[in-house]
Amino acid sequence: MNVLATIPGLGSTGAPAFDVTPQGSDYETVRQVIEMITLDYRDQPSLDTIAEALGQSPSQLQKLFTRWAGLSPKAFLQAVTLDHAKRLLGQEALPLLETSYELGLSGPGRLHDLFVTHEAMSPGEWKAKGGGLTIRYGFHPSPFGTALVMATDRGLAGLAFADGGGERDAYEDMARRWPNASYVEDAEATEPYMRRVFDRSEWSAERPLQVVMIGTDFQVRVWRSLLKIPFGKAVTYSHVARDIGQPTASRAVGAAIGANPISFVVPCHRAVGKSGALTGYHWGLTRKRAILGWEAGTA
DNA sequence: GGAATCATGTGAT
DNA sequence: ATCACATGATTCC
Repeated sequence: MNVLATIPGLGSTGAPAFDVTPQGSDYETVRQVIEMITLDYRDQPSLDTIAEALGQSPSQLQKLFTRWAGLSPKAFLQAVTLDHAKRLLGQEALPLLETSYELGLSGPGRLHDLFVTHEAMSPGEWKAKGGGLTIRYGFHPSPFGTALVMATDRGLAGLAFADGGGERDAYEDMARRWPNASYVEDAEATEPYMRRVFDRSEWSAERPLQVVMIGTDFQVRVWRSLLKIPFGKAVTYSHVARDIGQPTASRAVGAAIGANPISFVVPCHRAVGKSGALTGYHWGLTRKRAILGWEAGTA
């Protein structure tokens, strides 16, 4: 598996091969703040304490965080708390799931927030493990750290995250899923996806995002169900299990959600445990909190 | 409130 | 076959 040696832009020189926008570089700070206020929330670290630990002035940090999240650090913490997650689950989420289900999902799906037309691989194509597929990829700054975007000519196929220096790991993680595909670095081809995915003003029903889901039948069913969860809301793993008609498969659903290759677009971060606890996230629980909190502040 | 324990469906080896 | 899980419910402290 020495394919990695041939990949430009993944060198270990440390210099990122992309422009870092102000928004992109903010995330590293935000991530540390979130980590501190949630890791031991018992201690209830004050803004001053956090600012000191990060070597920044409290007011500057406050401003940066609020600009990023739309929420003060304190309000953010509240939004990512157990109680709030439970409230998200409570009333609206389930009915919405059911009504969406009635709309049917054959053909171009009219879905919530980010409008997506999705296409699943045939079983044959899945067995080929990406064989015959050309996947273009590129790294781009995003509000949640460096994003790795992968696309075929049929649409967006993968979206992964990497924190400082983790680009190579993110690439390996993704490439392992479709080992027989051929990979071409082409940030120019992936950049348009990037712009549309993270800019809500670009989300429109007339111009849905083209997405191709490469997975088993079961996984695709689970991922489709996730697409129906509205922005800023959350459901439990057992909700999803019920939605796909296998009410006892909540654990299997968890596994399938964990395998979702198109994070953020397929909102796997909106699935939480029945208790309201954020049970897990492939790209780190802190990022799940960040995305959920960001949605709470942006909704 | 936990900690321990069980039933459980999928996917990888 | 067997195992690891981003689960959930139950049953003990």
